[in-house]
Amino acid sequence: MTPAVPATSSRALPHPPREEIRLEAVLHALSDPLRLRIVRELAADGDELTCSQFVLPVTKSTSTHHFRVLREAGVIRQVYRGTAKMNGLRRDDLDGLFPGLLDALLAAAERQAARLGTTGRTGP
Amino acid sequence: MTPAVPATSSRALPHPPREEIRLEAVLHALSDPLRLRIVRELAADGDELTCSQFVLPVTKSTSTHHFRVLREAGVIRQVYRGTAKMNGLRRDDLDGLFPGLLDALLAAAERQAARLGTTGRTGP
DNA sequence: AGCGTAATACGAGAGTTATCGTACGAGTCT
DNA sequence: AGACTCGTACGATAACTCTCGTATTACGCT
Repeated sequence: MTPAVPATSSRALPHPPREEIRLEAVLHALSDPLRLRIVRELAADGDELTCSQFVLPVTKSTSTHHFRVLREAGVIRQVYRGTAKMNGLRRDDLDGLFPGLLDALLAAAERQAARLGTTGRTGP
Repeated sequence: MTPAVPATSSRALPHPPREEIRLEAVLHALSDPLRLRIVRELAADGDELTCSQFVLPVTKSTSTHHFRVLREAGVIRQVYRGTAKMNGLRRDDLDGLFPGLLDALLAAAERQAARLGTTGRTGP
């Protein structure tokens, strides 16, 4: 029988608790262009995106790697739902730890993208 | 003859112009604990610190390396004055490119240092 | 000129990262 | 059950980073 709402799978993914999120790790995670792009897209399009909705210029393995880096740094939250894996920004935790930081970073990325004439987004 | 104000030496150090400063490079530069510490100290103590005024738990070579990473990312400005090298935050350029970012980053670092019970400063 | 100090350059080592390819596991649909 | 899709795991490799030690350059002072 098919549940109306596909329950989150029992497969658990390790996330650092809020207290263990380190600023350096967050900055390192966001210092990669691909990962910054993922985070920008996540912030713009909402919190319920599967990995495959991102059109990234790398293979699936590499993609998985980057998502894991973001998760282990405490930047995103990942949850299985059926065969898909939903990705969401950990806005609450990041804002709690570093008020204003995430917005400043997103604004900075937006500004740079506008200045360089490239959206940094995955496409139309 | 000794000039009253020791003129900045002719030795020039390569700095990226403001337009070439990239957010990713800045984040990468600040993702190292030692470099974040340097920047915090620079922000707190003013803009006229020599390299040797920082008491860092690494050798001079390594220190030089970190200062160069910061300079090449566009985070700091370095100028020779006699035998010393003065270091200063590029606040104007960073604020111009990414308004509010530097302050948010410094505030985040301050918060984390307070939370972890370590100042991240070099000590008395 | 000669000495001392501040910082660099260069080379080398260990560790980390980004990327890929292939093989595998979990879940859904017919 | 079988096939298909989404994502992971495991190597492997190349590039980069942090660290150091030693040799060197630039500057100020005696």
